[in-house]
Amino acid sequence: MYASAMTKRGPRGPVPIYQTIIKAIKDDIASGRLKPGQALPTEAELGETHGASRLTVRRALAALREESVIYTVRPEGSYVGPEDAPKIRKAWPFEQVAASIAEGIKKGNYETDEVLPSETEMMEQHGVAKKTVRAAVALLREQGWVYTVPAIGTFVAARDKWPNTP
Amino acid sequence: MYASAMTKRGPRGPVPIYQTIIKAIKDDIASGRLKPGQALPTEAELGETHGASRLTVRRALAALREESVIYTVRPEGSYVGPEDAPKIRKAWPFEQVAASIAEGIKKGNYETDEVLPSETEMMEQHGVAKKTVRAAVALLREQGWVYTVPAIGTFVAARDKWPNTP
DNA sequence: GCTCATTTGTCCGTATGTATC
DNA sequence: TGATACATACGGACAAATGAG
Repeated sequence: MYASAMTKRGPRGPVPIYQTIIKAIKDDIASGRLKPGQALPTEAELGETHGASRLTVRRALAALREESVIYTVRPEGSYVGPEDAPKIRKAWPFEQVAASIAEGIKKGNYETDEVLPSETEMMEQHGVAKKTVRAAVALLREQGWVYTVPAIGTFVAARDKWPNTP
Repeated sequence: MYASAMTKRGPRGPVPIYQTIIKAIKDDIASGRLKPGQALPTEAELGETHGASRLTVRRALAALREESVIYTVRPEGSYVGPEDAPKIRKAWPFEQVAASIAEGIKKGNYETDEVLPSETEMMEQHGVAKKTVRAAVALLREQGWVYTVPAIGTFVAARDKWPNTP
């Protein structure tokens, strides 16, 4: 037994910690616990689970990036590659609101070219700020669910404009 | 024969690497490639250019610090001494934006008490984030280039308030 | 428009273990 | 044995980007 066993700084074993982290993540991908497009835990979380500092985690992630196993979007986090896989992550509030509205459109709660509820109504309905509602509507417009006539309002788009949702 | 024969560790020649680095930096200063107040390359960069580890670079820098040839500001980097020399270093983005705006004021692009462009315009003009623009304006305010009327806007200060720029 | 929170990016300072000469 | 050198690892500080309120 050595004193160094108490407050060691260097490698804690025969295998460097950052290589252990690399292997752990690769294993998670191989076993399917992490799927392409899925978000990795944050660097801080990975550090906690492996008992390592953020620098050590970053070293592991840098190596995985180098190998194109993962990719990183600032400030969202890192995802399992390849980049074109649909992202699996905790949605932002504005994305949840958008999804909820899109769901309503798909279910037929609105007719084509029907005007959407007012911002105030949507704020109350979803319990979010006006800014969030606007971000959600902007996303729906991008995706083709709705169209906006300036100074008039936002309307449900025709069915053939909707995105394919498999 | 040992595998270690490939990746030798010890001194690579008659002169220790850290002394080579010390000499290289002193030569750069003597020849004028490095001027007082100027920022040295980062420790990692020096390590790459000299083919040495960061620790070896740090040993060289520590010796130079001991001799007061350089001084170090954490986390900015090391500068050629003495400390009271004006810093010549890679400016942060917000400092570059501030310098650019101050240049415009000095050149006479704005009249005294004229309002500055909006944050949005400045963001586009300099290709930076809103926060960066704000930091730049805050710096200009500190230096006396501009003054801000809350809820109204930021204006160019009178000439006698400007800092002396030698 | 302003402020806060979260997350990644990039530095410096320091300590330990190990290998070579 | 001691000087030199490298890899590993922890911690702290600050910048940048973006969503949310």
